[in-house]
Formats: sequence, C-alpha cells, structure tokens
Amino acid sequence: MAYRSRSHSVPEKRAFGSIEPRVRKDGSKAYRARYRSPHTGAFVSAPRTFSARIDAEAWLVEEKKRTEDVATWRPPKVRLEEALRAPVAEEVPTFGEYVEVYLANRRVRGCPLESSTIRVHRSYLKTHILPTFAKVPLDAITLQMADKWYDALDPTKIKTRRECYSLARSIMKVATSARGPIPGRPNPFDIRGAGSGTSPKRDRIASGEELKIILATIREDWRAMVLLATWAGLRFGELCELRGYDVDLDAGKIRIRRAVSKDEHGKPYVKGPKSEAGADDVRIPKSVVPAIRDHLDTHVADPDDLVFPSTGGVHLDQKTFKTAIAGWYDARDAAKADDLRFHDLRATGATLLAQAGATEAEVMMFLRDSTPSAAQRYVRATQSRMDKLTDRLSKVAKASKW
DNA sequence: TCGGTCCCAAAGGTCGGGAA
DNA sequence: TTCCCGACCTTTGGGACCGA
Repeated sequence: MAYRSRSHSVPEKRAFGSIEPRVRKDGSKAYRARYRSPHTGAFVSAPRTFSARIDAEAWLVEEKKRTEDVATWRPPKVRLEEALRAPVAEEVPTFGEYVEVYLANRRVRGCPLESSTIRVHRSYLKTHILPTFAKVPLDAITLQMADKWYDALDPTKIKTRRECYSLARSIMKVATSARGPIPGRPNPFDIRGAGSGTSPKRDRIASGEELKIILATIREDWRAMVLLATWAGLRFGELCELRGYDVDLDAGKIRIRRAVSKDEHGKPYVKGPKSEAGADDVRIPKSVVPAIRDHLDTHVADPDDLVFPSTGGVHLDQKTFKTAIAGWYDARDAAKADDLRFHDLRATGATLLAQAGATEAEVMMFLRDSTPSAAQRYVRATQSRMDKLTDRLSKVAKASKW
C-alpha cells in the first residue's frame, strides 16, 4: 500500500456521494470522489483523483445534476469516452505499427514514459510480443490468439511472462479506448491475474566479514562507494552522479538531487530524483566520514567534479565498475560472496539499522523512495533473527539449569 | 579496459473494488 | 465513509555477451 496514512477525521455527512481523502507517499493529498449509480447502485468513481477537495466537490455537484435525469444518465467514464471518440481510422494499423504510436504518445499521470521504461518495453516487445503480433491488424487480434500466445510464454519465467502480458494488454487497452483506432472493441488480453503475481523477495545482505574483505579488495578509489552504499543507502546511479559540492562532511550529509540512468538507446543521462521524498539529504555515519574525507582529498580536485568518475572524468559505467581489476566482481569473489549484488549493500545498511533498533519509519527514511513493506521486511527479518537468538539463549539457559 | 546491447528480475508507486 | 488489498503500471538494477 503506497498511501502512508489515512485521514482519521470524522467524515462529514454528505447529501450526495462521498469524498475520500488520501495521502500520497510524497505527502501531497489526493481526493477520490464517487457516488452510487442511480441505475444499479454500484459505485461510480471519478475518472481520476483530485489534488484539491474543492475540485472533488465540484465534480460531485455536476454529477448530482446529471443523476437528476435518471433516464439520460450515463457513467462518467462512458461519457468521457464518447466525448473523446476520434474518427475511426480508415485503415486499422497492425499491432507493430501501433506500438510506435503507443510508445510515443503514452502518458502516465500526464507525463510521457521515461526513456528507461521505453528501453525495457522495446526489449519485451522485440523478444516476446512482436514475433507473434507485429503484422496482425489490431482488430484481427482475437481472445484465442492472445490466450494461445500467453500459453506459449515460458511459465518458468514468471516475471517476464507477467510483464509481457501487462504490456500487451496495456497497448490494446489504449487501442480499444476512445482515443484508439478501434474504440469500443473488447480487449483480447483479458486473462485475469496474468499481469500480476509476486516474485520471491531477495533478502541477501552482506555479513560483516564479507564487507571487510570487499573493502580490503576493491580498488582504493571505489572503496568509498561501498561505504556509502552500505552506510548511507546510496544507489549506484546516485553515486555515479555525485559531485563534490553534494557532500557536506561538516554537517555529515549528502545531498541526493540527481542520478545517472540510461535512455532507450542505452546512453547515460542525468535525471532528477524520482520524487520529492527521494530528494532528501542523506546522513553519513560519523564512523564513515574520515574515509569519505580521504577520498575527496585524494580524488576530487574541484567541487564540480564527479566523486566517482570514470577515466576522463565522465560517468562511471556499471560494467566497468563490475569487471575492472579489483572491481566489484573481484572484491565479492575474494569475499566468497559471488551471489552478492552491489544493490544488496543498501539492504545490508537497512538491516543493520533495524538491528540497531530503528523503527520501520526510520528504516524507510534511510531507504528513501521505498514502500513501508520494504522497510517492514528488514525490521521483521531482524525481529525473526532476534527470536531465533532468544530461543538459542533459552536452550543454553535450560542446559545450564540456570 | 571500456562501451554498447539485450534480456531479465526486483522494487516502487497508484488506483479501484468492495467489505465493514 | 473508511480501510484493506489485489491489480496494474513504471522504474531501476543486474547479468551475459560482444566488439573495439
């Protein structure tokens, strides 16, 4: 659940419909307005949530007027589709042709898709979706074709199967909407649950001994990356775009404002934080400060310089970091931890924090951007370990007849 | 050594249905 | 009206391979 908290204020009694306040993770409010259908009594929600209560109120007022004429009333979504309905294209495009329109025009909460998302989508399309549907006209894709294609996807690759189905369904959802070239047609990708499911959670963290060996083995100029990933929870992309002026050792803080990502062509580009919550300052434990200070003194001549640059002062590539001599692979091999990923250092820090007594909220703050469930996992893991240790202690006590 | 590409897995975040 | 939870959508990171 992404909403951090709910309003506990006494709900006002309304003559018509209801407004449900919600708090988004970034702290902003969202209001969900809905009322009962005058035809069926089922809930009728506004097509979107509102940022201001007054807008939700206004929407309900308008809807109330409409419901007064029960005979002509239609659900808002139906009205919206009718209003938006574009003239039907003379020739229905193929799925392959429409994919380009979809990727170029897709909007999520008003914003186009991120380049990195398009990159992933193109990969799924090329490998798993387009070989079957590229040349099929949109209106010729049937339920049977979609089902057959889904059945042919490798069931052992749960995540891939799920993502591909979701993407295909999403594309056809837009195509069959009022804006699409085949409005009103049923979406052939309608297997319930095919686009969902859970993946096993990764709980690998580094032990103290592994961390010690990794720090002793990794290149001297990358040692601080391991420290910051573990003790400050920084991601690889954030470390790569970290500049001298972002680090304030006197205040024990790092300002995370940017990160490096890759666009749909695999080219690196600098982007802002995913959310305002992600733009928080990060605290550096005092024990780590001297090592970071050494690193800055030795490797960062100008505050504008990257803290962890590649040769030539450009952004460090993941591949280089991993495969270089005394890079990540060598370091984790030396620690006999070849299943440990760099990103697992973040989880390591979160777990250590929980072991030190941090609450779920504090672990969440450390992780930034994470959902409460992620923080809960680290705290629970710690509690479960404490339970086991307590049991062991109890056995020792019994054996000793204390 | 480094950069590029492709594929895959995991996690973060929002919304809607419906029971209480 | 509130709250829970599943469904869905999006983003980020890791691994393998190849060629310069």
